[in-house]
Amino acid sequence: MTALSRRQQNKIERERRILEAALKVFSEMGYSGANMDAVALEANLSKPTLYQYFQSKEALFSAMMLGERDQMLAVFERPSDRGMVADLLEFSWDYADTVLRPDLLSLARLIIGEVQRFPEIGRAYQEVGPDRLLRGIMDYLEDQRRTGRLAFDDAELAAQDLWGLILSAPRTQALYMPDRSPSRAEIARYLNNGLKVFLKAYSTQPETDLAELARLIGAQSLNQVQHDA
Amino acid sequence: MTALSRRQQNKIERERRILEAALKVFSEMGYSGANMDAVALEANLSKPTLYQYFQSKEALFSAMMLGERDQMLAVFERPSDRGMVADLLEFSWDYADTVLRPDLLSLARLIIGEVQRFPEIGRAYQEVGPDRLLRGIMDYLEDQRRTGRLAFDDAELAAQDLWGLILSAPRTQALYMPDRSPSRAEIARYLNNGLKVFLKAYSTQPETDLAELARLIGAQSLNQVQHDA
DNA sequence: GGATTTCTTTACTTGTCAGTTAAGTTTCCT
DNA sequence: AGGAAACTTAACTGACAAGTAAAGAAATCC
Repeated sequence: MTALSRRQQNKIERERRILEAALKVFSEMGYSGANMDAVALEANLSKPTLYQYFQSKEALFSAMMLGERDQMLAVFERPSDRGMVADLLEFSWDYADTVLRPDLLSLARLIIGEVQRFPEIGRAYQEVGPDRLLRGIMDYLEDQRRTGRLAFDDAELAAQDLWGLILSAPRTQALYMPDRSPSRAEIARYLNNGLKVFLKAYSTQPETDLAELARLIGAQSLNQVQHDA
Repeated sequence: MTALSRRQQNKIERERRILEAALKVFSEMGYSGANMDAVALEANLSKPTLYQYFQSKEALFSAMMLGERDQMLAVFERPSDRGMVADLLEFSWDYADTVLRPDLLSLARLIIGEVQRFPEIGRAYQEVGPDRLLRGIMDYLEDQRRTGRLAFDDAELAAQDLWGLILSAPRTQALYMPDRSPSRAEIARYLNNGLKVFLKAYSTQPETDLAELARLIGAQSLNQVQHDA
């Protein structure tokens, strides 16, 4: 049932390759620093062909950015239900693994670096990245409040706190120092501590939840050791 | 006692103007996007003169960045002693006012955007910005622990938490959206909440300190109203 | 298998920008 | 005042990059 001719398939595949190449080149060099020959080379095609797909450098840049943005919409669907603490821990790791991925960090650097020239792009990403994520966290935290496991007035602030506690430090560091990307152990350190503080401040049963967290962390690092062995 | 001739003064003044112009132009356009004619124009001098002061675009860029870095060393000396909660509140506002200044945000965007091309610069700023600040916070928190007002195992993590709680959200937002720079009221919202959570998690007398915080915030917003009237 | 679309190669135009040169002008020192 | 240092103007070189043109080669469709 592929209603697509070979020609159309090729077109789609080529466009995908161009956008992929554009992401790589623009991420590495910035918008002004990048050149279209490099994109064409990276995409394994000629410059005239490239210009048949995208009318200009700016058009390519915008298309690439919006495409990447739409891919982000796919990530971050709400997780399982193995208890709040386990959920939070799992979620934190998912988020860390995403947000610290080298390609997404490069993209973030590109956006931040070009945001004065392309302000719409900054907003577009704020909406689908941070804002959407925050919504997800807020919804989850609200649920936990309704069942009496958390206590807070302002769900948005609580969600911001969670994010700030677990990932602001390693992410900021990674943004400024692409070479020193934090190890699993470092991430675990920030993450475990962040959750601890979050539970201390927001849980209705801090002792129980902290004990649970400690148990889960212990089990995890045990797993880690087994894997390493 | 000005041992400086007119000529030397002019030279210094001109260099200052060039560096200032460079900061503005590079911040707005990025390294590749900026051009030396624009810098010369902004500094009110001719391009050949510009090249007499700096041998190349890259040399100018580096000199400017290092100069800005050294200026940052001046900020952030340890504050008064009107009680821990008051200190933390004062410190938080100082830090917010600095870190959210438009020119420093532009600089941060520039660094992040160019860090793949100039990795040394990212490290240089990490050292004098975040790292030095963190040290300052750590030292202060350690003092408070010694006098029994705070409790924690790891001072570095505690300091990271404080920073993550009070400023990660508004700063991230400001980085991505230069036009939507947060209002005093928004900053206050993040900041007051962040301190609340920090004290809940780390204070040895949470109730007392939270009451003190509420009192100080109340006094502050009263002042605000008086100022507005 | 032949016509058609699409891609490639190569070379070109045009504009921009880093960096320079040279001749003339201003500023400063003594 | 007079000479040296520094600055300006204006034009230039060379490189690089955005975007285009034309002619041929390859894939694709019928």
